[in-house]
Amino acid sequence: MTKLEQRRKEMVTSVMREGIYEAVVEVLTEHGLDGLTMDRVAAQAGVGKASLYKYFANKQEMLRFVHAKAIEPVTAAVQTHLKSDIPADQKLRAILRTWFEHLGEHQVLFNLFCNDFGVEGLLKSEELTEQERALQDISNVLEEGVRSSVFRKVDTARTSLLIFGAVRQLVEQQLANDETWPTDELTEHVMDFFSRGLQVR
Amino acid sequence: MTKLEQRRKEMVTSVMREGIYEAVVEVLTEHGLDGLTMDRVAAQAGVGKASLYKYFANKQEMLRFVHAKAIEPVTAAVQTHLKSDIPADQKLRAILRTWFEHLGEHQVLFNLFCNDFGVEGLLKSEELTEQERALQDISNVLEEGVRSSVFRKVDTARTSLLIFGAVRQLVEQQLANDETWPTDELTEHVMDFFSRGLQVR
Amino acid sequence: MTKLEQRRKEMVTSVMREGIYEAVVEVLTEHGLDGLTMDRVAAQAGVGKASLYKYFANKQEMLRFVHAKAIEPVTAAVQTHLKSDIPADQKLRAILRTWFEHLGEHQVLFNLFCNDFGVEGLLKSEELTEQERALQDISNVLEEGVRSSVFRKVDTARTSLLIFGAVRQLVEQQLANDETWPTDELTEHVMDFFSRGLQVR
Amino acid sequence: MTKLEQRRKEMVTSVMREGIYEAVVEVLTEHGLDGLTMDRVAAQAGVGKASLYKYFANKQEMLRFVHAKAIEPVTAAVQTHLKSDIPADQKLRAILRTWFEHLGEHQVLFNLFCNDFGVEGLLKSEELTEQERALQDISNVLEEGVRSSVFRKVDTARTSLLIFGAVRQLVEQQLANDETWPTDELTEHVMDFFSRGLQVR
DNA sequence: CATGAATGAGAATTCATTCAT
DNA sequence: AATGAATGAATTCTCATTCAT
Repeated sequence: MTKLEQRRKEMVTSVMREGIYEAVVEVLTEHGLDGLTMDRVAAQAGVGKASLYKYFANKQEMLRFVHAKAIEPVTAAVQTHLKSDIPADQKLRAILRTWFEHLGEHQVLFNLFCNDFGVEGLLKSEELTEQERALQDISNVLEEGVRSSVFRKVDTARTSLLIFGAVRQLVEQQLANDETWPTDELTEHVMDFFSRGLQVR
Repeated sequence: MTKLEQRRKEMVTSVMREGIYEAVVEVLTEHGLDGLTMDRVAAQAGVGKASLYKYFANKQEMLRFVHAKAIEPVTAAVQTHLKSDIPADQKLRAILRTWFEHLGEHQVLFNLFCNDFGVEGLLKSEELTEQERALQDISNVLEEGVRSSVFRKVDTARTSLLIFGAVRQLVEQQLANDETWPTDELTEHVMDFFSRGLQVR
Repeated sequence: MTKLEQRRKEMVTSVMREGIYEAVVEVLTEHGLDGLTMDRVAAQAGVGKASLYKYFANKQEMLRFVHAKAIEPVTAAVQTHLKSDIPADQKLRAILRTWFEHLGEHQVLFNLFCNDFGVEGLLKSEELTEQERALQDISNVLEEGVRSSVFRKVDTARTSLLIFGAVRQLVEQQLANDETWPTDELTEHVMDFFSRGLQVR
Repeated sequence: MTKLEQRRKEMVTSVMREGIYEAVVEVLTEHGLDGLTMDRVAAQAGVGKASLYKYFANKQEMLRFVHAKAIEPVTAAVQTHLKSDIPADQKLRAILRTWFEHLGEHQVLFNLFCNDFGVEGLLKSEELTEQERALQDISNVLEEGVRSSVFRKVDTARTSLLIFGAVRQLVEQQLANDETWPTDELTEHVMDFFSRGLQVR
């Protein structure tokens, strides 16, 4: 009984948090990060303002949850690719495609993902920023590629910055212009560019 | 007389606006974007708070001015390079170096430059974002390079996004970690990478 | 049956109210008067928050009950002494000792007892404050003492104020400094002072 | 000019703070410490709520000011008596009279004076509570009196507690009942009692 | 019947903007 | 013409009380 009740409670909590999550996304989309007030979130979620505080200790915790939830599927997919047994260049391609796929969907989430800038103080300083994690993922793939001679010898740290930055910019661009480019084509384009550079021939 | 008075007024206005500009930069540096209150700006500038409204219609206008002014020298330098009579790859190199030089100096200005995100609503949507201008500059150089066979045939629009994003990320990284990498080395490294890509050989 | 049920209900009510009483004391001790929220009381008592309202009309009523219950044993003991068949000075001594004994135990209860200030609006204005009852008790003893020539002729009303105030202060002092002075010594000291005053000789 | 302006500003500030002080007293009188909201103070003072924060950093600072201002004249008068060149018993009498005079005026201020309890966190912990200062003052007088054989040998620390507590109670009583007893008579009565105690003869 | 979820009413605090001097 | 004082409108967060299950 107690167990059942507890499970039910967890379910309810979970459902509420998801509802709030969606409300936050909605408000973020409509009013931007600065316009994200607890009042608006409550209104959007269709609950009293005080109720938000039943599910999150404070605004920051709420944002942390949203951030985590938004990022989760991307991170998971990327980790899967990382562990798979394919050549480094295929891994890189897979990761890029994952990003383009997921990030292209929600402008808001993308901003949360990349511009940890605007969300300064959002994350517990101990934990890795999503950006940092992403950078490390690429870095690892690059190193693997260099070791296996799939890539030439490059400064993996900096190169991962270059790649991440490029992807970020492409996604931002799409969102800014409200366009959606075909994921595959995008992936190939980027892979092609990073493979061959600008060099003639 | 009327003319003279008008000119004097313009001078005064101009001087005041510059003073305010510096105050804003100072406050931004010290307290961040969230800590940028009109009170602090006025105090830093050494003028009355109400006076700020003599020179700018409101906070947003003030920020627009600061943004424009911060970007100005970079834009100017880049324009010079663009018009100079050197091969496209040299132009690209020159532009990159300019960015690394200027953007590396002030974190604050950099953020204003790139993260129009955090300053959403800052810019009149009609006018070109600095980012857009920068992208167009690169795009032009790329086109020129393709035409003159200095670069292989690439999608110049997208490639300029790639390049811009990469540079942006590098600068952000430096700032986030409070490091400063040698401009020349950085430029060469990036140029090298963009030229040859990851391809073995 | 109806009678039985009613009696059972009364029992249950009584037990619950005592449980809540203890919870309140616990919360008061741990979080102070400002930290006394219905949530905490419910949690501490191990009942649902709404249940509190089954046993008390509202927070104020609950506090009234706590107050009364906290005072009860002191009052009872004092009444016993009052009725006993000993000289007035012995009675006074006995009352003082009772106070020192009981009040010294729980800071929280003491505050409820004396500082009706902080709990303004707590007590129905009609009913006698505990303080008033105490004052009257002393006053009675003093009168008795004066009548029986154990004490000199004094203004009993005012003198009881003096005595009560002194005791109160002594107890407060102990609590404020987290000290505990021996009850006996304390009693004797006060009795001594009030008996002989400051007069030399 | 600057000096003049500064002086004017100080005057204005001072006047405003006094106005706010009176508003606070008014609100305290009417609604008690719990009912003391910034809203009410602002309304009572006839200024906007935000203005309060121009004159006090926060509610606590405001209360500190009120406390200090309320206490100031009493403290000053007492210090004068302490330094004067009269026998200890006269000093004690003078101090008591001062208290009765000043404290009898405003219930609210009296509570601030004595019940530092309810105002926990109000005072910077470093500084002496008014109560502590008062206690020390009496203690000093008692010691002086004992040294000069004006008083018999008593435990000055505890005796000062007794005396202070007694006075406090008397004042509280008056206020609770909205009475005002003649200061002189009150003083004499208390002094008489403290001198001779309850002892017959 | 017991209860936890929900919330309205309010609390302190902040800040861009206006205006009287 | 310059300015500091004033403030309305928000913002985050809290809690006694109610009500549907």
